[in-house]
Amino acid sequence: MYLDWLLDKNYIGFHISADMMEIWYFRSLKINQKKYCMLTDLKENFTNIFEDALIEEINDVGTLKKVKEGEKLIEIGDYVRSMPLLISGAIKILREDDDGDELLLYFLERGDTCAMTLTCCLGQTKSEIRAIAELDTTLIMIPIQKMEEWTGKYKSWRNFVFQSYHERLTEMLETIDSIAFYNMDERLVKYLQNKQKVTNDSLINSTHQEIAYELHTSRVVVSRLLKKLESMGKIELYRNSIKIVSL
Amino acid sequence: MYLDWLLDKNYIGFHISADMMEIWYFRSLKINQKKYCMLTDLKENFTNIFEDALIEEINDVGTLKKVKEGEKLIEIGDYVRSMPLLISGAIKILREDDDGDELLLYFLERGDTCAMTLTCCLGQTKSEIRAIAELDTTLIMIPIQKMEEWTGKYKSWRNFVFQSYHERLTEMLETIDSIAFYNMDERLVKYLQNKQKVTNDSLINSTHQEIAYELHTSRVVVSRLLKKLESMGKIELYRNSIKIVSL
DNA sequence: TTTGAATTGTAACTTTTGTTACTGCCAACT
DNA sequence: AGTTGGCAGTAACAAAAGTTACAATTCAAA
Repeated sequence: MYLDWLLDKNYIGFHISADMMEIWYFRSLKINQKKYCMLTDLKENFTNIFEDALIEEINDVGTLKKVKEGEKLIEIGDYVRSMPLLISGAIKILREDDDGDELLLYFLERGDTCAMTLTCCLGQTKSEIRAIAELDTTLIMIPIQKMEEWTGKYKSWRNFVFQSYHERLTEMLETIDSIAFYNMDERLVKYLQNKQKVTNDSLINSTHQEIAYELHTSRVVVSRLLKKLESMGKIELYRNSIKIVSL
Repeated sequence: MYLDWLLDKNYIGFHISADMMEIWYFRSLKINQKKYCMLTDLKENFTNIFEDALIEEINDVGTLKKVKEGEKLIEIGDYVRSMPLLISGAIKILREDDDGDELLLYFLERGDTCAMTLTCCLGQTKSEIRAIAELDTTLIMIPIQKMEEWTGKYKSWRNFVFQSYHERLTEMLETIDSIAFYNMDERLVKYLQNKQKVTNDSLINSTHQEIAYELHTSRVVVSRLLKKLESMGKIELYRNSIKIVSL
């Protein structure tokens, strides 16, 4: 900024000091790096999904956001003003009951977007869910005005949005299946498998209490069932972590 | 058709018999009546939702469909080729488990459409759910090709589709809340309240077995809990029906 | 080193839900 | 009238899940 202003005003011309050159160099590098990053990220994750013109637009108006594992992205009751495109990492979506206890609904992964956010943006309603980073996560945030615009303009955007809705509805159905049709032992196994898949790690770093929260049950129940799985040789139990052997 | 052909070929001119006049009269009446029906239905239910041009288009390409209570509209695994707009009545959406037992997900009512159908149409995937008419129901069926077209063309259509998705996601969340956070007695009360609202009748014509199916539990459990509700003076039990007193 | 908090294991018990079995009742049909 | 099948009531029991309580272990902070 300051450098632009200096150049603009011709306060500096070719009489640039070594220091200045270095600043300048680093600045342009940073800009190029940023542009470069976002575009490649976009192309890597969304080519074949978005047409090039749309990728350009996203690159122009989208802002990069990095969140650390455990960081909260959306709280229940929040008004959401921008829509996330997931570049890397994972986000868990949670529902809360009257007592403040939670239930894990599903994970969002690379290439996904939050369908609940979509509807919240459009309908101007409060969020019904909580979103927390499951891993260190990189997102591109898109202002909601663009959403409206692109929905009319780009067929690929419409397809993406509809596809997202479909995937989310499907995942909600799977969640309902789990809760309604399966016992806690089976739900726990599904949970562990899911966690392994999302983190891409057969060592799960969670306490029994944390698992109990996400499955909306009690710690004692989880400990009990995990012990049973261990005695069957399917997992190994450690303090603060669980090693999946074969599920 | 035949009359048109006759007129077209000039086989008949002004020399129309009284019989013919009557046929003609009734025919035009029927056409007008049909046009009248669909358009008013559309205007009654979807004005303020769809712009006039869209309502005209729906009127042109949509076909009226009437289904009787209990009739199956969609079976799990079906490919769905057209999208329903609900004019009157109600449709229940069910999920099935591995044993073939069911779970009621939610009801569709006047002005609703089936979000699952939307995604099935677009994604060319099989239906994940079963749809059965809860009441005698009137629908307008829209061919899926139009869906694509209208999504690009009409903003009101897009909003409607997004709105539908939002409502369905919200209802799925409520279903999840019920199953995950509440006991069977509370779920039963919610079920009865819901049924009363949808049918607009405080007399519910269901057997305990039917209720058990939709709540994915056993008949004995339902009988037990209903008896408890009766002893609390909240309902009255009859053969094949339940009278809601105050829930 | 001590303290204390967090984590896990386990027993004992309660509540909720599911299952089996048997009964009586009603309505339709022969 | 007698038979039959579907529906509802209830008891007795089993299984699943939730609760309470307490002990043992680990780990980091004081």
